[in-house]
Amino acid sequence: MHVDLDAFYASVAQRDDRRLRGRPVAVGGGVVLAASYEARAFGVRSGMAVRQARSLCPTLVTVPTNFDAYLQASEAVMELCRAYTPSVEQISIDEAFLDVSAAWRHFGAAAEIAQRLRADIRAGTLLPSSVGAASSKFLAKVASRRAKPDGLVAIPEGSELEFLHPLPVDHIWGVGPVVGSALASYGILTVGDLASVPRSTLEHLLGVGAGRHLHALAWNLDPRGVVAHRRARSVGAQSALGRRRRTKAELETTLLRLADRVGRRLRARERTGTTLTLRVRYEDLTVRTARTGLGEATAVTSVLYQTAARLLEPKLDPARIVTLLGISVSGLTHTGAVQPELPFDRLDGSGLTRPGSPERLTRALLDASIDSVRLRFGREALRLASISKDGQWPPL
DNA sequence: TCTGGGGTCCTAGGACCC
DNA sequence: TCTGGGGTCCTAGGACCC
Repeated sequence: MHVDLDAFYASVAQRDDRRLRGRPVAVGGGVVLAASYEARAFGVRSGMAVRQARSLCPTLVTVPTNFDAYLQASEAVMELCRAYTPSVEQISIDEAFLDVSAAWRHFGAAAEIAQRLRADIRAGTLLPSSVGAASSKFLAKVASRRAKPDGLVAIPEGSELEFLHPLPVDHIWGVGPVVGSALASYGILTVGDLASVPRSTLEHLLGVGAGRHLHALAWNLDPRGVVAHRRARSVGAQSALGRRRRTKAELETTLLRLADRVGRRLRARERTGTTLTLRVRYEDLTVRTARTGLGEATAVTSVLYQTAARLLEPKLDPARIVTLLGISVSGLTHTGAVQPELPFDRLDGSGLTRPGSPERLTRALLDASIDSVRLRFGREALRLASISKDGQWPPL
């Protein structure tokens, strides 16, 4: 089964504020992250600029994100799923695959389980969900999309292709604008069209990997099983910068903030990474990436920052305005022994950060064997500093 | 229509090794 | 000195998903 929450962020907003119910709602600032079905009726879609969404739907209500609420709802839903099977593979904040092939003895056929689960989710979180049930992951995902909103589609065994082949090709996971229009240019519009093209031809048109993959899916050949505990393969953070020209120092400040976020998340998961990727987007939306090894697997903020800063220099085209900066760490390994690092904000409340006592702060840090700290002045300016053995601060 | 932040997977070329 | 055939790893870019 594929379980998918409907218009997730928008549904949470409507749940938590009854004045929003029945009204067109968009969650997000500059960009629509989620649109309620009332808003979708006006053509509002996620990914759309809020300004454009407003022009389509003048009565649109926009609300800011509330990630804590989403996370809480998500965890509650996943827990409800696990009541039916331990084999729950969460693939995003609002979706999961469930292998219920062993659960029917207790709970009945997939369609019955799906209906019960939807009712559980509604009762437990007050959120609408849709469920697709089928003989493969791929088809279950297609079915849940068909079930939206607030519905259930179960594909009986044996009738898979009957369901699948009339659908437009872009219903296949992995067929986006580029591949979709490439296929359209060959007259391949439906999944059935795709299925009728010989595999070798498809491999020729799209490349061996993609051709083989799509051909298999068109025939509902998807042997992937549900993997309950999938490990993340990378951890990243990025920040949009708007259209203003930034100085190099401003960009480096942003990099440090990103490195801090990524490092902290890595350490929280007790993981380290071996490769760092820097991503720079320019005004014309072209993206440049630079990648480099980190030497040894690390989760240390200062190492991530310095590596990213080194990559930034040659990637920087002074003639163009940078509109986004991002870093991500891959090659993740799970190590119990992640080098500890004390996030500065954890010092809040410890008395160490009281103004006017730099000596005491230094002493306390050295006593705690902390020899390197980050300092934040106001909101943005972050600096890395190492304290020398004799307790001297470098000039800041 | 030009917009966020988080991801996954694939491909191609080059360096390098035996 | 030039050239085969096999492979791995690294980096850059891109499509796609929510």
